[in-house]
Amino acid sequence: MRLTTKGRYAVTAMLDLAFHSQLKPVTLTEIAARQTISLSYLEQLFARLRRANMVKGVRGPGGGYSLAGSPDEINIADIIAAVDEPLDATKCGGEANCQNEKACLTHDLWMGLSDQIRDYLKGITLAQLLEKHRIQEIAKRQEQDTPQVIEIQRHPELMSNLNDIL
Amino acid sequence: MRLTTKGRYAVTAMLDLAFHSQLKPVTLTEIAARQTISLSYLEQLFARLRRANMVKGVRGPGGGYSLAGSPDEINIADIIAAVDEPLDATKCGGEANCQNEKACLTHDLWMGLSDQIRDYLKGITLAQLLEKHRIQEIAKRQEQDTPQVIEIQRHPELMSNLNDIL
DNA sequence: ATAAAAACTGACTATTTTGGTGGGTTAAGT
DNA sequence: ACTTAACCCACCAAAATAGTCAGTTTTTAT
Repeated sequence: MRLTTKGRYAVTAMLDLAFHSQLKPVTLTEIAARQTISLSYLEQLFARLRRANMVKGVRGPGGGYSLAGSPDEINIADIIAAVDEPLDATKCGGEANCQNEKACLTHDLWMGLSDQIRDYLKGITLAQLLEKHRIQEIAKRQEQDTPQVIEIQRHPELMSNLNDIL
Repeated sequence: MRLTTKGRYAVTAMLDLAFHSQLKPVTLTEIAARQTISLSYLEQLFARLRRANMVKGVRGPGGGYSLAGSPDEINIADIIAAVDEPLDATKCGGEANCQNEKACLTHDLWMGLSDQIRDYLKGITLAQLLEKHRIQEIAKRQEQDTPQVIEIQRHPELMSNLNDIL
C-alpha cells in the first residue's frame, strides 16, 4: 500500500461524488471546480476508477459519474489501489530462494506494516467518512457557542494487530 | 504521512544499522552491499537521518554510522518523516478562512487517516522489528535438521562475513 | 435534425521525486 | 604520510505525478 497525493486526490474525488451524486450524476467539471483538481487529471483517475468498477459514467448532457455501489460498500483501500499501479512489491521476485536473505526479511517486515495499513483502510468506507463529514458540518454550524473538537475515531484494533506482525 | 519506497529504504537501512552497529560503527558501504542500495543514495538518506538526530557519524578509518539512541526509542514514523520532505499539507494554506470549505473538510478527513497511520507507525520501534527478526532467524535455524555450530570468536573478519550471509 | 454537453481517448508536456554518478573536502586512525 | 571513511556538492536519468490539448463518441435538449 502506497500513500501519495494521487491516492488522496482519488479519495477526495470519490468523497465528493458520494456526497453529490445521490440524485443525479456529477460531472468531472464540477468536481474539478470544487476540489481544485485539474479536469484532465480527474479524467485519468476516473478512467482507472471506472475500470476498477467503482464508478459508472453516464454520457451526454445531464450525465456525469456516480458511484457503482453504495457508499458503505466502498472502502478507502480499494480506491487507492485502483489509482496506484500494483507496485510489484517483491525485490526478490517472490521466488523461494532469494540471494539476499536479509533484504528479504526486512522486506517482509515492511510488507507486514503495509498490510496492516491496508487492512486498516479497508475498514473505512465512504459512508463512514460522509458521516464524519456531516458531523463536522453540524459542528461548524454550532461553532460560535461551543468550540467543538471533533475526536477522530481511534482504532485500537490497529494497535492490537501489532501482535500479528511482531 | 507518505508511504513510498524511499521510506522503506530508510527503514531497511536503519534496521541494518540497529542490527550491526552494536559494537562498532557500520559503514554505508557495508549497508549498501547488504541491502543493495546505492552508496550515494544512502548518503543522501543518512544526511537527513543525521540532521534529524537519529544516527551519528564517525569519520575516519573504523568509522561509520551508529544509532543516535537506543533501538527501543527509535520508531518507524520518525524514520520515514526524517527522509520525506514535510509535505506542505494544507492546500488551503492553514489560514483560518479558506475559500473552499469542502476541500478543506475532505482534506481534514485525509489528514485524520494520515494521523492514524502515523500514530500506528510511531508505536513500532526498531527494537520490536529486531526482535521479530531474531525470532524469524531462530525459526529458520530450527527448520534445519543439523544445527550448525560455528567458531567465530577469534576471527572477527569471519564473523563479519557471516553477517553478510546472515 | 441539430446543437450542445458530457464521457471517453490518446498524445504530448512540465514538474517533481526517485535513485544514482562523480568529484571533491575534511576528520581520524595506522 | 597515507588511508579510510564521513561529508558535501553539482549534476544526471528515469520514473511518477500533474496537467494540457485536441479530438471522438454518446446522449439529451432544443
